[in-house]
Amino acid sequence: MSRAAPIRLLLADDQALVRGALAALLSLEEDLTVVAEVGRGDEVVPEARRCAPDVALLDVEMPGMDGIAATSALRAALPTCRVLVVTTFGRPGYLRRAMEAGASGFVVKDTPARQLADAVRRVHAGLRVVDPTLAAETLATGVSPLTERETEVLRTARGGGTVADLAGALHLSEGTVRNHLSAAIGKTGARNRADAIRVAEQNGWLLGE
Amino acid sequence: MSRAAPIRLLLADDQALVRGALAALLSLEEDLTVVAEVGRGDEVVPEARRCAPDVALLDVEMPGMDGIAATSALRAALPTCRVLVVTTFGRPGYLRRAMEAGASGFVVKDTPARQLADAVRRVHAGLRVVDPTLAAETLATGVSPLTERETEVLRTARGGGTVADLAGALHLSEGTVRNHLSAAIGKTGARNRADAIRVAEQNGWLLGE
DNA sequence: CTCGGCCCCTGACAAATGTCACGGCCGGAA
DNA sequence: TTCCGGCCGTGACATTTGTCAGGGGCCGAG
Repeated sequence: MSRAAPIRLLLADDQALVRGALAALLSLEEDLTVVAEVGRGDEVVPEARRCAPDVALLDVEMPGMDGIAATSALRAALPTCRVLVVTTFGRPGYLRRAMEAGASGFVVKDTPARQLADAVRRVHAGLRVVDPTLAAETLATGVSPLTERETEVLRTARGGGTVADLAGALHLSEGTVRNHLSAAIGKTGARNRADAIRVAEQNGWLLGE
Repeated sequence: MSRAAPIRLLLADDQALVRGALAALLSLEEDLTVVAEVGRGDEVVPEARRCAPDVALLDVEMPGMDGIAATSALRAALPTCRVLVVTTFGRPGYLRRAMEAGASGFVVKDTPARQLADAVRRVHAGLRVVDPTLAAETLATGVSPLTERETEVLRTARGGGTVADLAGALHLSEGTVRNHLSAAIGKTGARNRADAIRVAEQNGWLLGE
């Protein structure tokens, strides 16, 4: 059985050190081989085209393009390549978006190291791998209650400007910005703008640049 | 030369996956051996007492006790054990505080994986290891301009409560809280409370629980 | 078509936030 | 000693935020 061709892996993580460490960890397994490493989301597809990996391990937080978008792009470009999302934050929205984008598995960096190789094998075998705790939380949290505009305003408000700044940046009236913010605050159950941003961020509702 | 006793390492990082991956990476080196792994800052000293490592790799962001405090505690308990701080964020204040606490090296997780083993060896040999770019930035940023009370207020304000909440939690008058916040906003060059918190956090001025 | 939801805008009001000038306290310099 | 400067604390004041009640336009479902 160890005669079978090894599973070819692509690693994407913006932190070079953990990327290399993951490569070392996975290379210990006889049936796995790391054929490519990238540090940016927008390098995933080009590199995958060159190396034809069987499974891609993608981080969510990456410069250039986030891991969810990279998942979509990769699934479109190389449908036979499975995606396993490996991320720091177990945000409910991340899991949902990842699965919708076509990921086969979702693992947080809190999980024991020994389980990673198994997760890769399962994904390669066509199974789905999901942390059950996180899955439950995702179901409980539900999809984002925020409307498109509201998320956009909230996303822009992250930078920490005044209402006038936001209005200028978004080409809206100040009153409108206030309204959107107020709606977002209400929907998130927050009491502040800052609070609302935190809640939305924790739930993964502010993705997409 | 490979006959010499290997360097004994302790790893502390709250993310089990990267902890295990780092262990795998470092174990590839003949002259290094990982003798202990912990996931919380307050487990560092007890575990180090048991295993007597030569070098400890500590993350800054950890539950229980942050890596800086763990550095102090470890240096006090086992003066012969060197500390190499390995962290996600290259915040200027982190580096300063780490060195003041007695760390021998400071590495961000962006650095190439191959350099880590060398950093460990240098630290073990009694040398200091510091990212030169980050060192320059640290010098430029200088120490925190915030007064003790101001940092305390800002730290409490992170939770995202109203002024009254802060006043209650800190046993201060509302006006006083506002004043400290205003001063902090001025000193950080921010325009908002939220902005000030971000700036202070990015510079590592809000450490210590 | 009509209804409902979302989006955009307006204006006014209450509440929270940020600014300021002030006084007390303490430690070091003159 | 007195003076000065930094830090802390306080209250009054202007500004910014958040809320609410509107109104109009657009689009898709029923």
